[in-house]
Amino acid sequence: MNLFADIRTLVIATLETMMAEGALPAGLDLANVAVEPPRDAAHGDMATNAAMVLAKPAKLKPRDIADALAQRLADDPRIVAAEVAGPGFLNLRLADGIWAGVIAGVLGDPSFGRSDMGAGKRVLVEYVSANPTGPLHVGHTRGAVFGDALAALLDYAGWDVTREYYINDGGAQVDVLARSVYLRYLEAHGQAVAFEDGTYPGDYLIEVGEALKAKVGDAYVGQDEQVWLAEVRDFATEAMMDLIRTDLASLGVTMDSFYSEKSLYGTGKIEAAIDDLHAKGLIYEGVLEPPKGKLPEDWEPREQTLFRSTAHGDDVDRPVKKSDGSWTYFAPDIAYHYDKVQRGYDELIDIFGADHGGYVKRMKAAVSALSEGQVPLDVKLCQLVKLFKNGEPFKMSKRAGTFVTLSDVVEQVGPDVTRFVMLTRKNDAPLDFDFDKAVEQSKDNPVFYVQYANARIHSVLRKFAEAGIPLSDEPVLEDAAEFAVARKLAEWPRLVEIAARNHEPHRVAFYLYELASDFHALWNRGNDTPALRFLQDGNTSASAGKIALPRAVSVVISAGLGILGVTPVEEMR
RNA sequence: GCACCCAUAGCUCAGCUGGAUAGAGCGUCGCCCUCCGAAGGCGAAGGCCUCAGGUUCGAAUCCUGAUGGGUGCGCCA
Repeated sequence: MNLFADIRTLVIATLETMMAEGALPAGLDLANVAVEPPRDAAHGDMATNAAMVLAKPAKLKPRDIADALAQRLADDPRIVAAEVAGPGFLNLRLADGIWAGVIAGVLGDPSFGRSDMGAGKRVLVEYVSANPTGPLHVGHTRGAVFGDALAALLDYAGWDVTREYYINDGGAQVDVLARSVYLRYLEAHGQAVAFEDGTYPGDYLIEVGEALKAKVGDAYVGQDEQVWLAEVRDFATEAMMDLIRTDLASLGVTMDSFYSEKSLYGTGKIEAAIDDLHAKGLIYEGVLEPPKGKLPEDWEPREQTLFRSTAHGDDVDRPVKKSDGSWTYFAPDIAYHYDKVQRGYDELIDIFGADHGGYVKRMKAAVSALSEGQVPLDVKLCQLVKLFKNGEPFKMSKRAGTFVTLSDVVEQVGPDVTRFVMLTRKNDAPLDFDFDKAVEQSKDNPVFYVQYANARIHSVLRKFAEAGIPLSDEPVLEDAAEFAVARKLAEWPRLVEIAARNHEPHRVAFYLYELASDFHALWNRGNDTPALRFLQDGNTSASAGKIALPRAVSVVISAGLGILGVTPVEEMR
């Protein structure tokens, strides 16, 4: 049930009738006809731009179309007024009964708000994908929350979603990890060790070194790197992935699959992907132009194997092999995305940190080439998170081993608050995360404000239960504040589709705040006007009519928080 | 030098595949409340949507250019 879609259907059908009857020229494209909430509630409940969109192709004046359309729409029982306004807007006012119907619809249909716009298309959302070299930090946390919420949103809107984590376990950084663990291993054997540049000094590796000792004893002590490197690398990577899985679980993030970069090496998968590009004439040997401006100090022209990414929208061609003939990091990424395409996904979404922005075009070029333009790739970049506590900014530095981790954040404010706050900005805007404000119980804190609305509703419901008042799905609406809430509820299915289409889960968080705000306003009216309270002392039937609206609010808040991965609370503590 | 992202109220930010008089919170100012339906309420002021062009019936939104900020730019991932 989507009221806006219903009314749009009515408008479209009416326009088609007008075309059939000759009131409008036949064959007009109605795709751009929209039915939206008006910016100003005084304009009515809904507005359509039909007359303005059609004026030019129909070669008629907007107001003439609007007048004719208004007359016909007014025949529909749902519409009590249709007024032409401004340059040709048609403002529609709906019958009061419509809004009661919305409430009844929410209560009667647990899937209210779900959409089939995804039409079951298979989409792969890749997120987090942090190097398996240490615990997740706040930056990863934002990516994890964003990706998880986006995945849930797309699921809610009718896509078949797979959540995947790409393990960068094939590059040089896992060798560094192995050497760092080896140092901790020696340390566990009582040796004094020094962590030089290019190793990870973080404490989290101490127990990994001890675990390694427990496993292999002193077998690697004093041994050459070639003896132990491969084994220690596997051991350490596994330990780090356990750590990362634990971190993700503490946030409530569960992946459907983990995809190993290493599995691409020595299995012919990289070769197969590059061969595919080669067959398309997109691989060649060549020398890249040096970047303009600031030149790398050791720049010298070298012949490399290049991917002609410029044929698919990139700015320069990109190397897939280093000058020594080994693969660049780009090659396994191509192979990984080739694999995604071959697994049959209809759409791909990658979620990166903003520092990977320069990587987007070549990745899109690769997917475009590999799928012959059939599979869209959307790359969402998550901007930096700045942490604050007591007004003091927190710094993070992975190299120094003093970064603020995901578990630091989750332990302090909990997974629900972490997740909600991470979604109170759109992904491409930087986010300030203030520990103190995040847990503050006041209306200035959006997390609290939304949760509190739900808690208030459940508080009343508990009183209903105590008083033995039966619930009814038939609401009685009378006050403007009640209609405002009902209108906001009616927007929910539309909001879901807008958010899903744009891959912007933050819109859900903002919507929930607005819904909570309208609800609190109604609640406050109950302070001055007891007749607007949900629980009407001694009047069971009136109470039953009043409680339907807040129950519907709770349904939508719970659904919305569910998409964000936040647990709706039933009481504040 | 080039690419990408960003620029909206004093501050932090929303703003719908282009729509009407651009919104919210904080802060400021005014009024009310001190009743556990508690963790305040109501209202007001506050804007050249960075700037200049363009497309359009209509632009914060799309295009071009400029300015300011962020990120990145072969042999790190």
